[in-house]
Amino acid sequence: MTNSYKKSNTHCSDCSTKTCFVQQFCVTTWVGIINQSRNHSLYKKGQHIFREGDRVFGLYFIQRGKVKVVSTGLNGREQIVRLAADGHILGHRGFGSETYPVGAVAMEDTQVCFLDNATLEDVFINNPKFTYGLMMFYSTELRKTEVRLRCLAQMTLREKIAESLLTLKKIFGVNEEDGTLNVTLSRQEMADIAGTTAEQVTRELTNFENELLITKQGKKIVLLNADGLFNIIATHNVNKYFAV
Amino acid sequence: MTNSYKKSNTHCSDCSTKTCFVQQFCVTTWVGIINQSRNHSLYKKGQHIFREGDRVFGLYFIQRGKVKVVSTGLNGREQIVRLAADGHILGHRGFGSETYPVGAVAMEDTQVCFLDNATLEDVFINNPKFTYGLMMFYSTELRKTEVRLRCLAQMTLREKIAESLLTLKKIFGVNEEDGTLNVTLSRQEMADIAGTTAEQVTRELTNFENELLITKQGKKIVLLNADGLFNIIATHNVNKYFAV
DNA sequence: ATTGACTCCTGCGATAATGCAAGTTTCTTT
DNA sequence: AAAGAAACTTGCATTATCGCAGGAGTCAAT
Repeated sequence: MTNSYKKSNTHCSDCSTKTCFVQQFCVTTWVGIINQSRNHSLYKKGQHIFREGDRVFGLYFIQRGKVKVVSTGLNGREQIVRLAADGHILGHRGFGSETYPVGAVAMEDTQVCFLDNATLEDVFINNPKFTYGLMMFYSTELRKTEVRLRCLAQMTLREKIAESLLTLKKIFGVNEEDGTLNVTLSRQEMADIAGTTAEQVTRELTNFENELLITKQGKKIVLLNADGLFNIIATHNVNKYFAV
Repeated sequence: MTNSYKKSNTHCSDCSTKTCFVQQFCVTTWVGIINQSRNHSLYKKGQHIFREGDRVFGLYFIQRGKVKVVSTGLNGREQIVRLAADGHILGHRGFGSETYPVGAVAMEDTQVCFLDNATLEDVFINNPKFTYGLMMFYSTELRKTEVRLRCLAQMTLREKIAESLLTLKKIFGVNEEDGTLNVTLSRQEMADIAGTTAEQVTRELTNFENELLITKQGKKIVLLNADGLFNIIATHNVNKYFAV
């Protein structure tokens, strides 16, 4: 937990993460101010960025990396409620309240920027577009979460796992050359997304492989036929969610 | 769909719904402006306020009533993704996008106020606290939806139905005198909340009745022992969600 | 009061999903 | 390269949930 916070070499205005809210929604002078105030930090794979129950001191911005947002339930069983990549925001859930209701864990080495509450207050006041952008972000996340809620409630196991694979493709993308998913996760993590058990994930991935929908290359997964996977869930009215 | 929009007799500043965002977050002069711009309208029980796929023209504020927000899936099966009462906001999901990804249906006769996009733009610019308040609203909704997501993914049938009953109590409250839930819904609607079938709801409510946790008075449900219901789901770390 | 429509209740067989356990592969460390 | 640990796979028995179908109760209109 003794994480070495430090200034990044890069100035916010030179940051390569163009989807960062700071660059997108803040006026020029404020990009400079924020650059001064922010803390930059690196989290190793598997490391917690924050835990459920931690006090909320501000907002995290993912500069580069992959993060899972988890909610822990019965007997420590985890549910992944969101996946986040470059430019996404973390920690907003607890924002304004006292403690985080969810935890965030780096799925690979991840660089994040942190803005404390005091700075944020100033940013909100002086950059209305930032507040507006954040509101839109929440609205979109809410919409997506509601669709996922229905998926988990109504889909069969097979459908949930197909849906998870497509979600992973959408968020992290696939390698242009060989079609492998740009993310590596354990069977248990896939189960934590789909809301099932690791054994079931194995079974269904084997089925998908036999149906030539995917290939398993060790831990890497290749989506051979994304349209075929989508057909599995097409009757569930998830089109809007995936059509972007 | 030919709903008779009309001005309400009440001025916004005299409105009894004190939790309305307009009264809470807008400066005095703007309460007047909004009062001029808004449309007021009544929806009968069962009537759609908007449907999935409708164009988004603005935001709805519930003045008085009860509304279910539904997402329709396989074979028209519905999932209730949110329940809303007095002072709550509707239609925000699609806000900024083109069409509503969910529908909203009045569960009883419901009065709503409507603000169109053009007016909202002005409100956002001139009432930063309104934008901020809306952002917080989304943030809170998102948090709640995430917890519900985990509940639907991890809980047993019995637990989901106990959770649904407690959610209903929290949102709509209970009659002080006899403890009946301040809302009447069909078995199917309860199933649409819990993510199961009407038969299972019946079975489990019968179990709860035998265990003296509830009583069924026709369509009305009396929560005899809310603590007992909570015990059923206590191991799922939902405390924060219900402790308000 | 009688009818009809609707919702609710309940038993039962079919199906889906789970958990365990043993075997296999893969990865890591030395 | 070998050993050990961890993750993955697979079969099987158990359990949970579903869906149908028939009966019972409720409500409203005549």
